[in-house]
Amino acid sequence: MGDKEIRVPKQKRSIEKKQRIKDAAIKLMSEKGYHSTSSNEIAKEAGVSIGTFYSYYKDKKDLYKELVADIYDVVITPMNLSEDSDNLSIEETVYLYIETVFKGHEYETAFQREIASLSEQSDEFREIEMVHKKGLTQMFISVLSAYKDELKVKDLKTTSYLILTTVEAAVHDTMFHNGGKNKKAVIRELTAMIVGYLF
Amino acid sequence: MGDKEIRVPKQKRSIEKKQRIKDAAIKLMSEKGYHSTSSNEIAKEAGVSIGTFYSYYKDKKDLYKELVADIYDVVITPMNLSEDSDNLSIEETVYLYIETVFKGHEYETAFQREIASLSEQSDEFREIEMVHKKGLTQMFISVLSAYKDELKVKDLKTTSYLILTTVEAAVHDTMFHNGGKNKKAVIRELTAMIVGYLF
Amino acid sequence: MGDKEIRVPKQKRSIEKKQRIKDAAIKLMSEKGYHSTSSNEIAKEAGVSIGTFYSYYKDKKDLYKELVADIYDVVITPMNLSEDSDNLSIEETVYLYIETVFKGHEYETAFQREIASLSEQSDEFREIEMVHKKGLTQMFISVLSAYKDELKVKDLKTTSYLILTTVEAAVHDTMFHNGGKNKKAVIRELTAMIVGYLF
Amino acid sequence: MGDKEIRVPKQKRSIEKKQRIKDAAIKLMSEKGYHSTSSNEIAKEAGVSIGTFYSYYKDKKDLYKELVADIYDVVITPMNLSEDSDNLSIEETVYLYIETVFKGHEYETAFQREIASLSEQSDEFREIEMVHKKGLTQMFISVLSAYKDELKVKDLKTTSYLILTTVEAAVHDTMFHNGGKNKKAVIRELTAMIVGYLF
DNA sequence: AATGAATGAGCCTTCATTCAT
DNA sequence: TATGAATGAAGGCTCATTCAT
Repeated sequence: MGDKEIRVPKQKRSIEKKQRIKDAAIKLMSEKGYHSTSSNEIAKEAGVSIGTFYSYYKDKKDLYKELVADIYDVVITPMNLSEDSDNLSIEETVYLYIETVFKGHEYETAFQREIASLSEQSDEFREIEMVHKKGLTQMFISVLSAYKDELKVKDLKTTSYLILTTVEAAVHDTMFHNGGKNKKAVIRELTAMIVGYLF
Repeated sequence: MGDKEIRVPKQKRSIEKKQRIKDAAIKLMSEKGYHSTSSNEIAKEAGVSIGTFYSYYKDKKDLYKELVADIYDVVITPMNLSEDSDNLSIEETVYLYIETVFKGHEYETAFQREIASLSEQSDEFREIEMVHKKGLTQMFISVLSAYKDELKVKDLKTTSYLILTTVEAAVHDTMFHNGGKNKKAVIRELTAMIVGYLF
Repeated sequence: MGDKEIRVPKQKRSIEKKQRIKDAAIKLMSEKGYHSTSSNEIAKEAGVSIGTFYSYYKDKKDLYKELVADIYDVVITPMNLSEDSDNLSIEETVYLYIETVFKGHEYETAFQREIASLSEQSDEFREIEMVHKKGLTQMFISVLSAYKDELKVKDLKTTSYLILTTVEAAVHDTMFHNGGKNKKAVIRELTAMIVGYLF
Repeated sequence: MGDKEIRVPKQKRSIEKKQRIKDAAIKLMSEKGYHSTSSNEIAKEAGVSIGTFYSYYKDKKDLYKELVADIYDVVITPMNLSEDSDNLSIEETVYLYIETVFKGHEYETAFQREIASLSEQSDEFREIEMVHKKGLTQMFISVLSAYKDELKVKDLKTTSYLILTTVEAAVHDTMFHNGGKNKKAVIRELTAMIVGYLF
C-alpha cells in the first residue's frame, strides 16, 4: 500500500542530485534549524522539484538520518585511536583524543549543533544519533583498558562515561558557543584534568 | 499600531490565572516539547481562553522566556555557595556544588531538558538562558578565588569555564538521559576529578 | 495528543455557518463526486476559511458522515409505515412504501447517487450508510410480519431482502439514471410484481 | 501538438505486455479501488516502465475503459439465451438467465464491484459501462417477445427494464455484499417472483 | 520502442494570532 | 477584562504525466 519506492541513485547525475539535496539541507538546517526548514525549501535550494526530493527520501526525517550518518562517517571514523595509541603515552593518547574530537567538531559545526539540539529534544532523534555514537564509546573503553594496571581509578565504566561526557561537552561548548576562541587553552587544561584524574 | 497592550496582573485572581498558564505550559512542553505544544492547547489546559493567553503574553516565545526565568530563580538562586563555604574545605565545597547542581536538575527535569534543547537550537533561545546562567559563573569564580593560593592551576578563567561546563554536562546527561541512575557514582568521581585537577 | 477539539456550534451564526459548509459540500460532491471535491474547495464555496472547516469537522470523511446522517434523517424517518398501515390493504401498503422510497430519492438526488457510489466503493463508506439503512429493513420486516398468515412465501428473511433490494434498485435506477421519466409505470409494475409474489 | 501517438501492439511481445498491464490493473483496482491505484503502481506491478504504460494508454481512464470492455466480453457475450431458450419453458428460461447473471458476477467479482461504483459516480464512467450493457437488454427483450401471447403483462418495455434491474441488483448485492452466501435462496425466490409476475 | 527520472499542481491539515462581541 | 470563533499562510506529501536519453 504505502510502500513508496525510494530511488537509490546509481548514475552520476542522480548521485550529484542527491548530494545537492543533502548540501542544501545541511545549509538550511544549519542556518534555521530542522523544524524551520521545510522540505519544499530544501528542494528549491537544491534546484530540484519537491517530487524529486520525495523520490530520494521517504520524508524529512529520513533525510536527516542520512545527514547524521554522513556526519558521523566523516567525524568519527578517523578517530581510530587504538591503532596509533600503541606507541603513545597515556598523556599523548588523551591529548590526541581531545584534539580529534575538536577536529570532528570543525566539520559542519553549525549542523552538528543542530544534531545536538534535536538529540536533546526527543528520544527519537537521540536514538538516531546514538546509533552512530555507540562505536566511539566502545573504542574509548578499549583504549583505557590497555592502561588498566597503571590507573588509579577503579570504576572504569563511570570513568569512561565521565571523560567522554566531559570532553564532548567542553569541545561542544567551545566550538558551538564560543566560536573556538579558547580552543588551545581548553585542550591543555582538559588534558591536565583528565590525566591528573586517571593517575 | 501593533503595540499590543500586555497586561501585568496585579489582582490575586489574575496572578493565579497567569500561574495556571505557566503550569500548563511547563506540563505540556515537558511532555511534548516546545514546538509540538500549541498556544491553544496551553490555554485549554490552563482553563483559560486563548484571548486571555494573548493578553498576558505577546506570543509563545514571550511565555517561554518567563518560564526560563522562573526555573532559574528556583534552581540557581539557592546556590549561594559563598555563604556556606567559609567553613568548608575545598573538597567539601566542590562536593556541595555538584550536589546543588544535581538538586537543581531534579526540579522540572523534563522542562529543563527542553530548555537545553532550545538553547542549543538557536542563539535567540540560548541568550534567554544565558542571561540567567551568568550569575552562576560569577559566583563560582569568586568562590574559587578564595582558594587562590592553594590552587595548582593558573588560568583561573579557563579552569572555571571547564569545571562549570563539565559539571553541567555530567549532571545534565546523568539526569536527562540516564534517569539519574548512576548519580552517586558520578558525584564521587566528578568530585575526585575536579579536586585532583585543582590541587 | 492529536485530540483536536471539534467545535459544536450553539449560536445561531455558527449553526448557519456549519449549514453553509454542508450545503456547499452537498452541492460540490453532487457535481463532482466526493473524491474530486477538496476540503479547501468546500470551505471556499461555503464562504468560510479552511480553518473554520477543520474546527467543525475532523476531516472530509467526518463531514461526509454527517451529510449521510442528515440525508437519512430526511429520507427515512418519515417512512413510518407501521403507523399508517393498520387500515390499509397489503397492496396499498406496498404501493405506499414504493412511493415513499421514490419520494426519498427526490431529495438531493445527485448526492444520494454519490452515497450509493461510495458505498459500492469501499466497505468503510458502506458501513457509514448501513448504520442508517438498518432501521428501514427492520421496519419493513415488522410490517410484513403482520400479514404473515396471508402470505404465500415462507422464507420471510430472503423475501424481505429481495423486495428491499428490488425496490431500492428500481427506484434508484429510475431516479438516478433515467431522470424519473418512467416513474409512474415503474411504481405500477413494481407493485404488481411484489404483490403477485407475496400472495 | 498534444496528439500523443498511442501504439496499437501487433507483435506478440507487445500484446503480452499490454495484457500484463491489464492484469496488474485489475488486480490492484480490485484490491484498492480505481482512485487509490496509481498508474506508476500499475506499471510496476506489470513489470513495465511508466513510459511504456503511457505509450499504450492515453491515460488511466483509457485503460479503465479497456478493462470494462474486456469484462463485458467475458461476462455478457456468453449470455446468449435466445439460442438455448427454444426448447425451454419460460420458467426454465428465467432460471437460466438468473443463473447466468450470477455466473457473470463470479468472474472478477471485486473488479466488477469497482465498475459498479464508478458507474454510479459519474456519467462518464456510466456511459463506458452502458455501451456494453445495452446488448444484454436487447437480448432479453427479444427472448421475452417470444412468449408474448402467454404473458399477463402489457408494458413490455417497463417489464423488461424492471426485471433486468431487479435481477442485476439482487445478484449484485448477493455477490458483492453478502459474499454469495444466500445465492441459492435468492435464485429460487427471484425466479418465483419474476415468473409469478409474468404469468 | 522503452525507460524512469523529473516535474509541480494540488491535496489535506495545523496552528499562531486576531478581533468582534 | 475575557472570550473563542475565525483566519489563512504554510507545511508535508502524492501522483498523473512528460520527455530526454
